[in-house]
Amino acid sequence: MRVSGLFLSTQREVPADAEIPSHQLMLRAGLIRKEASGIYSFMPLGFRVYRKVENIIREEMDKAGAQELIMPALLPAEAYKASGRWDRFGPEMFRLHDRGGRDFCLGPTHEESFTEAVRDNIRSYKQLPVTLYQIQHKYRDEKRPRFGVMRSREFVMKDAYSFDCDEAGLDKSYITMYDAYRKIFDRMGLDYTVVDADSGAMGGSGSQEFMVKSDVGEDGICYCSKCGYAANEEKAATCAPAPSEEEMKDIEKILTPDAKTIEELVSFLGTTPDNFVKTILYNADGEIVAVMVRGDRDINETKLVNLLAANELELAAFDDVEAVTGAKVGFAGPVDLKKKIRVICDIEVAAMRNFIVGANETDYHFKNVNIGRDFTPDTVADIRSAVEGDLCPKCKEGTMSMARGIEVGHIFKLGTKYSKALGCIYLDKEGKENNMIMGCYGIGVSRTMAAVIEQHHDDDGIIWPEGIAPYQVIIIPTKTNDETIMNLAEDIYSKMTEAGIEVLIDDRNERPGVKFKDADLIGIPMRITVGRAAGEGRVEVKFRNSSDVNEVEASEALRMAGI
RNA sequence: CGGGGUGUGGCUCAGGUGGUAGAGUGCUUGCUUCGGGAGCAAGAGGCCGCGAGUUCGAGUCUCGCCACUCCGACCA
Repeated sequence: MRVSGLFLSTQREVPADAEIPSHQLMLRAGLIRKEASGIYSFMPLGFRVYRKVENIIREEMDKAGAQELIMPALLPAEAYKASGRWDRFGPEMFRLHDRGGRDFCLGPTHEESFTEAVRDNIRSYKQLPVTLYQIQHKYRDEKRPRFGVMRSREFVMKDAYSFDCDEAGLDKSYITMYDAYRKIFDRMGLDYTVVDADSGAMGGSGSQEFMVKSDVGEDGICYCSKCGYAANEEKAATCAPAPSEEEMKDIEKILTPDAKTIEELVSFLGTTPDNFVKTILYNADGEIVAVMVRGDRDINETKLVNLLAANELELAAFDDVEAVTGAKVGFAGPVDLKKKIRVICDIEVAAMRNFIVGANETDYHFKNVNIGRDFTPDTVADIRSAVEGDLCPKCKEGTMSMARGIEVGHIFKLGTKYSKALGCIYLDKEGKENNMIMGCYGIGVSRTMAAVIEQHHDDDGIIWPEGIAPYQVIIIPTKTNDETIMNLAEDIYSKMTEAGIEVLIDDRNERPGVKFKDADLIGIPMRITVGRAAGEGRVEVKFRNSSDVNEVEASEALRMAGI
């Protein structure tokens, strides 16, 4: 392709509404174009990268035995109503009507469609297992689209679904997908971590996320460098510490006027936050529960939702807090609650002695409170968020570190949630009906592109890994009015084109500096400059990921490009 | 959903106290240049987000709306 004819416009200035490097560079390099918040077009150069990513995924999925098909993006409501997700999705789903007033949506994910397709076409255990996938646009009306294609409302996703006879079959399908995912992300040159993820209200026996390490990632990762355990921070377990050996002291009510927060109490009492236990009241599907964690800890709401099996969880309203405790907000505690409610206590608190809690009386706290003597929790469980420095819950030796990550893939053991809801059954050897056991596996295609750029760029622009670069080589003749230069450049160009190499020739009548800047910005891996030494048949070769420049014979440059 | 910010040529932005718009960059043309975004000169390009209102007169003031964006909350 000749750059003079390429539909591309690069920008020198950083676009005002882009915050992170990948978003800025995708706009500056002319890969994408914003149509509306969270909605982007892919321009020719960007679309080439997009297709490379797609093809790597396609190749590895096919090798893993998955079969590609394509579902409509415009979907009738029936299956979503049957699975319960028509309501559960809420405003995040784009909804519309046809002229007859029937409900439709733009598919936010396709469990229902795949389950129905398999239900209607497979009857026997002999036809299982099967894994199907598609690469297709998804629609989610995100509350807050962000960072260009990183979190957008229309995005491209590869979604796969496996159907097995039993759990053992699911495990096998799951591992096959896990292995395929590793190959996919390896081929794209990504530095990533596989973490345990929350399986959420969907239940199921397991879920893992593929996280690309990046400071701009929206997810937190906890990992142990000793044993390799890694988990999403919302999932990461914490250890129960050894019980305190301290002698129990007598409980004491203390006046703490206006000290509603831990900070205020700490400065008032001149002690440290880890001597406190805070009691937070939640409303879980209408039930008020008390949740206790150490004063310097945060409650992990994901763990709490799972523990309570709640559909909706939110902080209790102030009125509810006052009704339950008989005191103003800020003085809640587990001792002598006015209204008996469930008390859930973190495992760390269960090991403490002589701690400070609210007294359920405005302006008062209790000190030297002890479990068993002063109150008894209904449940003791791991409900706090893990933090940097925690003991590893797996090896119990290493300490946990924290990092940020971009979730580019998610694999999930679904079990029978959808097969039950939609009647996806098969007949086993005995002729008995069983629900199929499902798994689902997603990769964000457009998000992966952005993640690659986050990990592969410098001040001058993108540094595409070879496997997904839009073109492998760019030839830069420094002067377009110099016959010697142009003849040699054109000669290399035609040889490479014939050899099937994806090559650009920057034949624009621009100064060399402009061409170098653009080549760096769009990130072409190999650059061949044809200039001063063209008379001797020599050219300069430079790779985008290195600062070395080598002058070589033109034939050598061809060889280096793989001819 | 709560709180903040911003809407002015393609892009980045400037436009005290009201008087119908500027710069840089990009684009076109010419000349001089030509190895890391050249210089000079001449051009083209703007319902100043939309709608009301105040005013003789609104990019500027008032009200409403919309869009974009940031922080938080939320998120299979």
